[in-house]
Amino acid sequence: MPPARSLLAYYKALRRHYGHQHWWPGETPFEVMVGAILTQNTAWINVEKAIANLKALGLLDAARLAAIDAPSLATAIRPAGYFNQKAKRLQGFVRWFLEQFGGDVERMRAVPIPRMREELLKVKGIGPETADSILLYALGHPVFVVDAYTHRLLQRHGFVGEEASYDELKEIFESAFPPDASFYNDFHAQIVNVGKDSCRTQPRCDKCPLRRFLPSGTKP
DNA sequence: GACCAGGCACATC
DNA sequence: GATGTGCATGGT
Repeated sequence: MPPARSLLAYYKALRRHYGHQHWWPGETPFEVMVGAILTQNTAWINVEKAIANLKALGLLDAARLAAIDAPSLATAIRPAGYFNQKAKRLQGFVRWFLEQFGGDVERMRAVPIPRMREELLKVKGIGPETADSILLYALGHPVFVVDAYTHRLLQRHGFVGEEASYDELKEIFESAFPPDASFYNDFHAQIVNVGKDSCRTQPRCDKCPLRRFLPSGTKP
C-alpha cells in the first residue's frame, strides 16, 4: 500500500506538468453519463464523434434516446466502436434512468452514494469503472475512478501486483485522501493523461513527469 | 499491419 | 472463482 504522501507527490508532479484537466468533457450530466458508456474500451476522440452525431440528431435527450430504434442509434454511435452493443447498453441505461428517476439527475444525486453505486451496477452494461465515472463526473460524488492506467501506474511503481482488484485500487486512493470530488476528479484525469502519453513504452523517458519516482528500468 | 483505446457480459471449466 | 472470448472503430 503506497503511503498517501507518495500518491500526493505524484499528483503534484502531474499537475505541474499537465495543468488542471477540467474533466469531464461534457456539457451536461446526462452527456457525461452517455459518454461514460460510449468510452468503454474506446479512445475518447472516437467518442467525441459519436456524441457529435447524437447532438446533431437531437438524441442527447433521455426520452428520445429511449424511443429511437436500436439500429438507428447504432449507426449514430458507430465511430465509438462496439456500436451494436453500446446501442443496447445506452438504451438500457436511459430507460432505467427514466423509470427510476423520471430522467431527473437531481433525483439521482439524492440517492446515497453506496446505494446509487449498487443500483448502477445492476444496469446491464455498467461495470465498476462506468458506475464510478457517473458517480464522480456526472453526479459530483467523491468517488475515485480506477482504470487500466491507474492499475498500470501503481503496478509499475511497485505498489500493487498485477492481480490487484478494482476495489482494492479504489480503496487505496479513497483511504489515502479525504473525500473530495474535485480532487478525485483531477487526479484521475491526470493519471489518464500520463498513461496516454507517448513515453509509456520507454523506460524512464525524459518527458515523463513521474520519472524521478520510478524504480530504474521501469516504464511510467 | 499489429497494437491500443478512459470495459463489460457471458460462456466455460 | 478464475480464465477466455466477443464486441468494432479509428489513430499510431
